[in-house]
Amino acid sequence: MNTERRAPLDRKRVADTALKLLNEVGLEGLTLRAIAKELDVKAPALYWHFKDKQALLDEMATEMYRRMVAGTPLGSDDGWRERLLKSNRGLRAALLGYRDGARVFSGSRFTGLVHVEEMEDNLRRFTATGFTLAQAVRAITTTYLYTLGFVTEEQGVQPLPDERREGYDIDERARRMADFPLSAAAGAEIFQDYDRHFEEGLALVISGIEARYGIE
Amino acid sequence: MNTERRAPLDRKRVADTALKLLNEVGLEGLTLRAIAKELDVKAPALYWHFKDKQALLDEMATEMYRRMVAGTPLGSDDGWRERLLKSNRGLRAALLGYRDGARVFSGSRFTGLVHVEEMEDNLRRFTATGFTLAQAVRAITTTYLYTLGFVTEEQGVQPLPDERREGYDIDERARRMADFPLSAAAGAEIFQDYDRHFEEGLALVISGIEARYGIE
DNA sequence: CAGTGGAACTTAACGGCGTTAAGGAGAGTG
DNA sequence: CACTCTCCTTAACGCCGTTAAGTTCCACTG
Repeated sequence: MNTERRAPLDRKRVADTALKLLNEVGLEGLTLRAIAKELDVKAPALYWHFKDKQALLDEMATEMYRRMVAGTPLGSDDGWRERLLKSNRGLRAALLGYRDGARVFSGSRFTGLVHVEEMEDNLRRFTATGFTLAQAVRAITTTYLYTLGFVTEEQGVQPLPDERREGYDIDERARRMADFPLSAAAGAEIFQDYDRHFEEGLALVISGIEARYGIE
Repeated sequence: MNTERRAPLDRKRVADTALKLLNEVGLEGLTLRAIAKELDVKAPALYWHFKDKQALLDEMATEMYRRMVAGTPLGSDDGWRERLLKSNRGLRAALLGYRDGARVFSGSRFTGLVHVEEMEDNLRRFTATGFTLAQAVRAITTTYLYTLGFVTEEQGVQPLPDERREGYDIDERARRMADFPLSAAAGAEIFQDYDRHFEEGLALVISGIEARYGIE
């Protein structure tokens, strides 16, 4: 008989497993019982490591953030524009890596201070370039909020990059809007080509920062 | 004894009641049983009017949109700037009118074509001013997504304009970040004065539209 | 080397959730 | 009066997050 004892869980292993499962079942299917089963454990065991489900979701969001940072190398001689571009592209890519990623992310709070290091670095660089602290914060959070809003909507239509939710057929939509020609034509500009549209919107925001704060 | 028969429900009355209840109990407390009780009915009765809970949430989002339009008069001689300002301020105000308003809104889809009329009008005006259709769509949705992201975060910290969620004490936060002076100082720029910060971010995006699309 | 204590679980159960199936009351119609 | 359709109730199902209590195993103490 098998008397090997499984190594005890820890927060990281639980969060990792939950993130893997998230992609298979989505946020609504991500139950404690399902996570526990994946870890070969019963659901209440999770309460040893997390005070409740939200704490686990927080840990998942934090882990997503860590992976994002690891996956988006920032050149140390990048200007503020490149930094905003890279970090927001990185954020979007990270969120798109998980089904309902944006919703999990924006519904949670980081555990600890992981995110502060990068923030401090960004703020230092921005203020050194001529931004006031308030301007730097505004520039960074405005792009961040745009990205979060964008991916939230994107994942509402397209839960994962290769599967589309039903009810968003563009031709059928255009037919229903026959009396509104511009709106009908706009469908392709809204529900397709998310990569291109994200870039364009991000460019808009960055243009605005440049224009309004007059940083070269 | 009271033999008066209550007038039968309809979708609108259910959605209205649910919206009222939403402000008292929040999205997580908004159960079908609670809504039904408010309507003096049992929960399964709601299934006569809605195929499932999501359909009810969709109707609520649609009603929120209707009230937003009604509460946001748009001057017919406003330029594109004023239009973007007014409609995004109106959207934020509408979302802030309900606890978890942004989450309900972005998690749902409109029933019918209510929103298309305003969209068509906007697109007509924007293209008449010199925007291409693609530019008009990009300008409108980028500001829209910014606003949605902003209010989502805002309501995460401040569920209703007069009550703050715990764990966001600014001084305590600054203390934890003693080793990161800029991030610590940024706290006030992030978790306070949402009105002002929203305006500033919106101005950034609008500046970007002007700069990048060169519309006067 | 027995004894103690804590860490890391399991078992059992609770109340509440969205949802479905079946049925019933009341109005309108032939 | 019988029939049908609308709108609702009663009862129940399976699943959810969570809690209480008990169990197992290991490390450490005296």
